[in-house]
Amino acid sequence: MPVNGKTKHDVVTEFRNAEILEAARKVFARNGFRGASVEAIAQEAGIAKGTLYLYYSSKTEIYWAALKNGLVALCQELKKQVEAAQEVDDKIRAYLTTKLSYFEHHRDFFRIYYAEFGNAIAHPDEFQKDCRELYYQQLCILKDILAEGARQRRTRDLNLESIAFAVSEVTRSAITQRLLGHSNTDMQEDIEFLCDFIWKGIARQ
Amino acid sequence: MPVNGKTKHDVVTEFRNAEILEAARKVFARNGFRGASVEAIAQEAGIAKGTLYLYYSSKTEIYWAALKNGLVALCQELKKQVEAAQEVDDKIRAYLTTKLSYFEHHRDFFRIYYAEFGNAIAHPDEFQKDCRELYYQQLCILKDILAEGARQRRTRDLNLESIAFAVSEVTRSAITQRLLGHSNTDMQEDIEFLCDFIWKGIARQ
Amino acid sequence: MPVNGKTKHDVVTEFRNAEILEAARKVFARNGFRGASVEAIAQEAGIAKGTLYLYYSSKTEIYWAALKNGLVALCQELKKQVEAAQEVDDKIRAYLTTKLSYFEHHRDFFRIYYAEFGNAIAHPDEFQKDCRELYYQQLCILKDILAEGARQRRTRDLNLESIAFAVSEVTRSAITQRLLGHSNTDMQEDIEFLCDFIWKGIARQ
Amino acid sequence: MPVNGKTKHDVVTEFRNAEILEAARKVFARNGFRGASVEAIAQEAGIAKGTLYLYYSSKTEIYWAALKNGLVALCQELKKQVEAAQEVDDKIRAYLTTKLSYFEHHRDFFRIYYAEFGNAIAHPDEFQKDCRELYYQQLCILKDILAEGARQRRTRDLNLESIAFAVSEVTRSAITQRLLGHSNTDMQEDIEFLCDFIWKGIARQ
DNA sequence: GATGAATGAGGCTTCATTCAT
DNA sequence: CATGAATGAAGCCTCATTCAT
Repeated sequence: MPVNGKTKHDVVTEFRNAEILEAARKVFARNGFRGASVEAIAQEAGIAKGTLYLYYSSKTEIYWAALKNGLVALCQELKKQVEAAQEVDDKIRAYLTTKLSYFEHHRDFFRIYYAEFGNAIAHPDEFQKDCRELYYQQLCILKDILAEGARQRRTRDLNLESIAFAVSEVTRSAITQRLLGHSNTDMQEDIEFLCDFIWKGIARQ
Repeated sequence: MPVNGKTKHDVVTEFRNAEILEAARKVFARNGFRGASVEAIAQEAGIAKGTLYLYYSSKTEIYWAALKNGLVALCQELKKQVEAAQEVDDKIRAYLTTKLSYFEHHRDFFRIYYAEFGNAIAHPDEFQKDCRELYYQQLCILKDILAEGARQRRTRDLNLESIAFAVSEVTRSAITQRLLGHSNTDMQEDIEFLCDFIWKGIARQ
Repeated sequence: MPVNGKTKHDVVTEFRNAEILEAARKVFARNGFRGASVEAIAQEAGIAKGTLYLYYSSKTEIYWAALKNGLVALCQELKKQVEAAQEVDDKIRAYLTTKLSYFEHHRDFFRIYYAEFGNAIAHPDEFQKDCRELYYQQLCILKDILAEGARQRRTRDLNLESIAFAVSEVTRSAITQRLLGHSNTDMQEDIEFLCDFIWKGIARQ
Repeated sequence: MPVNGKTKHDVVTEFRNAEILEAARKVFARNGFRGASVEAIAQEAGIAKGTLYLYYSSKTEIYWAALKNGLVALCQELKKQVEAAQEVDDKIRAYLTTKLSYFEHHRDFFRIYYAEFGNAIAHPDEFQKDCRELYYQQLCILKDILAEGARQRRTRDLNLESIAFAVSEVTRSAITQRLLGHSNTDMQEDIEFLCDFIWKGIARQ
């Protein structure tokens, strides 16, 4: 008997799915796509190798699902937090805080996210498309903030695309530095540094 | 009979070596370390698989040689160009210009350089060490410029390490954008944008 | 449900194992360790190459397992038959009969056994140890017989070690001759010849 | 200008040849046929890999030449020493002494000689034939001694073939034991032990 | 559904042989 | 004659995927 539109079976499947993707991210993060073995993912997920193939039809599919799944969650969180902030500078701070915090708690996801969008390897387009879209969605959140800043004449007249990308990457650089352990600073401190650097870079005056 | 300290054999070897590393970068860039096959590298270099092993003793060694070789060239070029500039802001511009230009002409190298220093996967230390060192060398060029700016009281009082890293990454973001084809702008334009963004971010006042 | 302490799975595994070792002995006997290919062993065993690696982790391991497995069986048989005989000369006859008969039925094993303990090539010690031990075990059975003969003052006062080794080798020479087809004589005849030759060589008077 | 039927060229070639075969025996002894690399033989001989192919057309040919060459020398020495002895028992002692001594000084040759005639691997017949013949030649020296003993009614009436083979193998076992270092006894001692053991085994009375 | 034994294609590396110098 | 760089076939091993239980 379905509850909330979900049968018991659906729930089990969904849970199993989440476990698999989490395991997948851990293993892909450790070794990259080629270096990760299906066996390792199965073990990490606590199931048999064959069982994986009941949920996903190939290693590649697992990979993209793990990536997409993490991206969706990130986007949702970003939207929620950014919308909650009022002023443009607060929105930027919210964006930065959310991202740093999310990746701090999902380090494995960061690794594959990072590797993927840096590599721009030619992947089968069907898969890639969804992910690319989600990546842009996330970039657009930033673009929208900047656009609002421009409308309010609080920021200089700059190429939104470039700025959004640059901000996105500076953010990533901070996360990288944190995850590599190069920076032992407090996260709040890092956020303030970034906000300052970015705001100085784009603010009118 | 040696000429210039090099026999004909040395010259051939050196040339062959350069060809191999170039081919390796191309293939590694396309597929990552694990995804690249020695066969593919050999084919790309126009030699037989076995011949590769006369020059390098393993796939891993080829990889690190390709990376190191590119890094050394980049560092040399950066030093030369930065030293040629007089003022701090010109030095920053020289740094940016050199990097963008170098990677524009060595796209394959950019891919592996990027993948390597982002991944933080544990590699055998013997190899890694040389490369890490070269990476820091390159970062230090930037740090030195910023330090000079601080001495001249032209830049704000900031954490040099963080700033250098952030600038390095913003630069990289611009290159990524260019190489992914997201930005069809003129390189000069990109450089000006970056200079402006960075300078605003760090300048006193 | 386990029967006799063995599940069905255990039985299958054991059987598969025996098949592999038998195949391995055949191929190693034909070509020596280096000349034998894993592919050939797999084919001989009627399984795929990869399957071998589910049972043994390397070609080397297969080799030692095949050798050890045969040695263990030989030792057991020798002990059993020698113990069953009463007098010293009967024990020697039992020893000879068992060995000739065993190798007659396991010709492939003879080849690798022979090659191994003749070669004295330095092998990785971990593996070698077990096998060396078994070899000496088998030699000791003979030494014990001779020691008993000496106690009963039926044999001359000779260096047990040397005699045991010599007897062991004469036995081997007979087997070799038989297996090479140089001798088409009846096995019983060979045994009597050996017994006579050996007894004359060691008996008091 | 030819001297002794040999030009200078012949002499050089012959010398080079002997060096190669000596090197080959060393390397084959260390690693067996498959394990020996042509490169290693060349290095051991102090010449380039390609040069080997001016003297022998393949690795296999080198192998058989090295074996044959050693066998010929052994046979010659055996014949000479055995003929010099007068009585049957002295001839046997001469046979044993020569063999132990020869192998003591040509350990590498012993290894491959031993491996070859133990293995009875199916080799291309053209090569094998010569060597087989030489092996029998050496065995026949022993058979002839035994036949003489039988004629003089000093030995029992035994199957010459079997006895010759057994004696040959016991001899080999002693050499093996010496080369493996299992026996630190004086060679003279070993010889006496063998003579005694063999003579007791075959003598009338 | 779940399992994991079996498969075999594919990857890295070695090495006998050739050939241009 | 002598060399050793180049070749590519062949070997060991891994691992994504399938399928009988």
